[in-house]
Amino acid sequence: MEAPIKILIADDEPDIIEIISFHLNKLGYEVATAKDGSEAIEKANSFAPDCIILDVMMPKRTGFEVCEYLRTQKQFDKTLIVLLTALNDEASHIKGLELGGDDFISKPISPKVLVSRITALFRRLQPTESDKKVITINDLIIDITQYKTVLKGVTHVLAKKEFELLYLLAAQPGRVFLRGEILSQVWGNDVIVGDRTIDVHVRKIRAKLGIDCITTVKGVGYKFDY
Amino acid sequence: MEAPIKILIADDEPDIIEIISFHLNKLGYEVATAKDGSEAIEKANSFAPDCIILDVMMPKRTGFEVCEYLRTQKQFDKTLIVLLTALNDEASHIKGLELGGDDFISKPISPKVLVSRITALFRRLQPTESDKKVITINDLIIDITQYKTVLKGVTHVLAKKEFELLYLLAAQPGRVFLRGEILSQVWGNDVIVGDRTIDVHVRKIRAKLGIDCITTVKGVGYKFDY
DNA sequence: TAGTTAGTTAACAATTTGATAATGTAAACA
DNA sequence: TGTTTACATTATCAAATTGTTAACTAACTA
Repeated sequence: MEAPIKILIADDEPDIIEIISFHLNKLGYEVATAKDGSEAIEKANSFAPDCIILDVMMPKRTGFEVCEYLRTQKQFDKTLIVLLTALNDEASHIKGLELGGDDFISKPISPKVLVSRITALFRRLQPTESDKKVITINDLIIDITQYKTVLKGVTHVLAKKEFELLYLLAAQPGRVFLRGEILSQVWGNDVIVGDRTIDVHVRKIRAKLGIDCITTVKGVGYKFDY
Repeated sequence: MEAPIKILIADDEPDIIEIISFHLNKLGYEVATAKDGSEAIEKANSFAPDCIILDVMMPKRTGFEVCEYLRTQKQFDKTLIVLLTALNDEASHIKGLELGGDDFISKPISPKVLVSRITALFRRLQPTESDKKVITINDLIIDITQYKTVLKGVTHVLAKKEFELLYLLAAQPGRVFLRGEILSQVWGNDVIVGDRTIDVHVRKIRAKLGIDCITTVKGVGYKFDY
């Protein structure tokens, strides 16, 4: 189990803090809070968050000032900074970009928007497997530029569909792909194939690689698990 | 002072265009924009950018269509193409790779991610300039200055197209070249040749050299493998 | 136990490539 | 100018591979 992602929220309105904290906590993030700009900087140093949500309008120091300061500090180089701005405040928007903000959320806060934006930010920051052309998992290498798979140093040649299926699943190990998802991603939406087609390809992959890296989730779909 | 690197951004959302333009401008890139696929192709021709950022979902023509088209044009041979996709759209990812995309960035855009990816792409592009004139792989020498190949000390004379095809593949051993790629690189964009043309040339190369240095990847293309 | 879902296997269909010969084409040459 | 020659392309068919289906079996679930 990895350490939870830490998020610092700085806003002078307790209601906002409470709403945001509640939702982020629910998602499993570790949350700290600050009620003004100065406290935000203190907490940023002591708490070492992965992401800082800053209200633009705060006492002591504005969100902009905090953002600008943090960006001068090496240790906050890779910290995500999200600014909370008033609706349609285009000037703040541009200023925030100049100061190094990563994203903006307009007030009033919609929990749904907030959560999806934060989640997206983190997922995007770790383009681990899904953005690479070569997937490496333990002693298995799946290289789409060469259309080949190497397991324990041995190359296994998969047919096109087999390869695409494996590549899809292995791009997000552990994630379950519904049969429908697999069909639309590998076969496309306008191709209609029978129920057993996916099974057969999965079987061929298992046979060729000689390992059981694809797990069946009955009634749901398949996932890569190795 | 060198000419600034030119980047074309095509997206139907003005906000996205603005954010990306802003950050790339700040880094000193020269930026042009297009609001749909058709305009993207127009601007690509008139602006001659070094890098094109394409939203996958655009009116008139999708990013895929634009990418596919550009890759058939010789003048966009070395143009970087970055596709903007919805989050976790693995199918688009694979499709984009097949169509010749160089990188992917998931929406919503994080300026930091964008900038670092673009920078990385250009950095990666630099050593490509060191185009070697002579390729040497084991006991096979492919010399484009003399249009000849020497295998185990024995010179084999290949015809022009044969040589160009071999040279293309051997320049990146292991990498699979799609038939479409081969056609546009060796034959050019405005030449239309039949389905069997590539095969026949491959066959002649294999026959003349007497070794099986070109591997068929069924349904995909060919790769040099020796 | 009945009903549903996945695995297995083999047969068949579809697709893709290989091989060969024939044709087209353009430069080189007499 | 006509002929030769080498190369590029196409046409055709054979061969191999790959993809899909069907029918049956095994496993799981209610």
